[in-house]
Amino acid sequence: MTVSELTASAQDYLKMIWSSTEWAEAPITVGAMAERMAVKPSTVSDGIRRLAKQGLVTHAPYGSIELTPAGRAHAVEMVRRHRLLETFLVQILGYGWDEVHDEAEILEHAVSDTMIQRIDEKLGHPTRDPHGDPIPSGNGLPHPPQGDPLTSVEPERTVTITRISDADPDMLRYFTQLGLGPDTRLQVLAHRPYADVTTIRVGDRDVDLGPSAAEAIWVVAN
Amino acid sequence: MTVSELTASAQDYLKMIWSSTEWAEAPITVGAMAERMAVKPSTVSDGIRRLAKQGLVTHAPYGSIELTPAGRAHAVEMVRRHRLLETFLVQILGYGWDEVHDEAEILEHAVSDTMIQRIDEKLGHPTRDPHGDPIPSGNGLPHPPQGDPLTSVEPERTVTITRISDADPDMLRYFTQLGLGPDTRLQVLAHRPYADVTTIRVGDRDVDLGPSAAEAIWVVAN
DNA sequence: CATGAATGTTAGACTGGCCTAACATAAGTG
DNA sequence: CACTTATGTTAGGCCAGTCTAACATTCATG
Repeated sequence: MTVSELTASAQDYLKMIWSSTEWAEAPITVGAMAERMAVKPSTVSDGIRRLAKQGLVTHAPYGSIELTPAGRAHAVEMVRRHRLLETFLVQILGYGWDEVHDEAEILEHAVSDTMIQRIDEKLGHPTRDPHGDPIPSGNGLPHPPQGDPLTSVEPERTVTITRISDADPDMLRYFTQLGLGPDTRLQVLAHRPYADVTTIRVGDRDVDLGPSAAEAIWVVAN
Repeated sequence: MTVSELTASAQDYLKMIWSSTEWAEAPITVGAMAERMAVKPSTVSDGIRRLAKQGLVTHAPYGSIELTPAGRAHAVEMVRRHRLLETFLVQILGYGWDEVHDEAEILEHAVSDTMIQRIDEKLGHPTRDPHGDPIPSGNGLPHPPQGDPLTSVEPERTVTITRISDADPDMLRYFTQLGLGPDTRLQVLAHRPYADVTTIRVGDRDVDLGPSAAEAIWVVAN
């Protein structure tokens, strides 16, 4: 079975389950999935049951949700589609990095394997999308995320941004104003715990970031 | 209401009803629609009823099917999407003209108005798709089909191809072999009625075309 | 460790889109 | 012009996906 034969919602569930393990540790819950997909928990519960019946996830009632190897392969393919499409929209159609997420979210269910392949070729087999996220390779090879949230970096360290979550377009526009993007270097000045603020220096400017912003930025030491 | 808010099948029905009037005269029947969409007539009957309820078509039981102005606007927008996408796939992603129909048929339901606009700009506001079909303009201006089927041209006439139906990819590949495409000039040598064959001269080659091929090619005198 | 709060599941209803089978109407022909 | 055949519609069923409301389980805290 190829990923194109799944329903759009099945593709969404699988992608979300997989994505939840890419940057976080804790397994995803029904409630969290429902919130992210803007549906009720009962809907997710139902959907998971259907996926389990197809052998794409394992799930006992009230138990944890895990991808089977088949489910994981489909999930990775969807992530590949999403990130290639985002890259394509930016590089070929001139979209801003803040505009591509929602468009890709729809297109990923509609494009053929052929089209994904041609996009990949046209772009020269890119390895990262406009937000810095790694693009899984076509042959399903393991896929190396790297970096840690900005919130976990010790003060005084200078780091390079590896990825920025694409979930919030407004936040991305704010980051653009600040000159923050993948591969931007910055210095962490301080974490102020009770203010929940992380202060960074980027270029010659000092900026305070709240928790949602600081958690959206992942960095590596350099 | 924008066309994106309709269901995919509603978009398909409207596009098909409109398309049936573009090159033919007779109004489309439920049976013909069912066959072209590969569903049962009862399904089409149902679908038409839903469209009528939304005010997009007028239809009394056993009566003819007509688009309302709103329905027509949506239909034309879908045709525009389809043809822009086909052009895009050929020009930007290197598809062959025989490969684009099915892909566009899916994508047309998924792309946003924004994406269509950017594609249109990227392509320089093209007026014809890879098969020669006119691309309706974004403001819904009337849309001038032109030409007549090759089968209706008098022998000895020299004509120019304006469009070739994109319905059959195999046929398109055959036409490519023959060097036939939009803007190709050819001479009609004869119609042989009981053989149902039209003989044409293209370049320095004489070719016999059966009825399905000859009806797929539309031409103007030059 | 018991109980209440949080979380997850099931039941039942609805929609769109499809089907088959039965029925209704229209069209064409002897 | 009546009757057969072709065409179209309705009825009833199914599936996926959603909802609300009721119920079940787990967890955390007093």
